[in-house]
Amino acid sequence: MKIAAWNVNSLKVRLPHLLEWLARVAPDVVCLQETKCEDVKFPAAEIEVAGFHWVHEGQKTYNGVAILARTPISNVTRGIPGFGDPQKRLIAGDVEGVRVISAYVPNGQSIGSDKYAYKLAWLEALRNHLHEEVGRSARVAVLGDFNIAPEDRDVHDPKAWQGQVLVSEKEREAFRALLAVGLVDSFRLFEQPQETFSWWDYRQAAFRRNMGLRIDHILLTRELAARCAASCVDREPRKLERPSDHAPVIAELRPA
DNA sequence: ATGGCGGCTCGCAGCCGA
Repeated sequence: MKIAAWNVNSLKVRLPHLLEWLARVAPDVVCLQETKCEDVKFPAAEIEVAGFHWVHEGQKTYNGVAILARTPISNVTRGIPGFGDPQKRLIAGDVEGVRVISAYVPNGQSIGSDKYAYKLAWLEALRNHLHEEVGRSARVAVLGDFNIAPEDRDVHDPKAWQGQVLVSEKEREAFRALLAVGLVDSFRLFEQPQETFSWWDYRQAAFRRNMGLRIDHILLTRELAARCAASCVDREPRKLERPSDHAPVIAELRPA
């Protein structure tokens, strides 16, 4: 089973890239972030013709998360239970015995801002929720845009980024706390090329110069990690005209 | 130090992202 996460930065604008990518890569499950559209505007027909079931937790202008899957998606939940949040950042469902969670962690804007406090509160609520999910199932996959570069090697220029949002110690602590409920970063199960990133700023020709961060992740419970055969970033869509600023991340799971 | 790019909106400038 090939599973993936992609922050598309507007599903409407990126639909041609997404459809082309689905056909080329042939994933079984795709978690989307920043769809930026209401549920009624979700491109259902195009996604279904491409061969996917889907669930969407949408919102106008900001946020919005979805799951696409080759097989039906059941037991769908929206948002973090008990965490009243008007921002649409989480959706979960069961796909072929795997609890799949599509997450869009808040950006945090700047250290010390209200949005930073919201990010940390959101991550704390997510941790508590994932603790429950992992308690219920040994097969949980959390995929999405975490807006955290876990280590300095996930940052093109750690000195320039030091103390900034996305790399701050409190955010990294919060990321490690997610792992501590019983999850592993699938990317680090394998030898990886140096300077592998998943996001590059639109400005300063950052992609061409590989000035990026690795902030999109696929977290797996131990049982799924044992089945993981590969984990990578697919840079190809970032090279296209009018790309998302994020590239998809992919993990391959062997059959149970 | 700032803004740079791109997407969005009851747009024509400002907000937000990362």
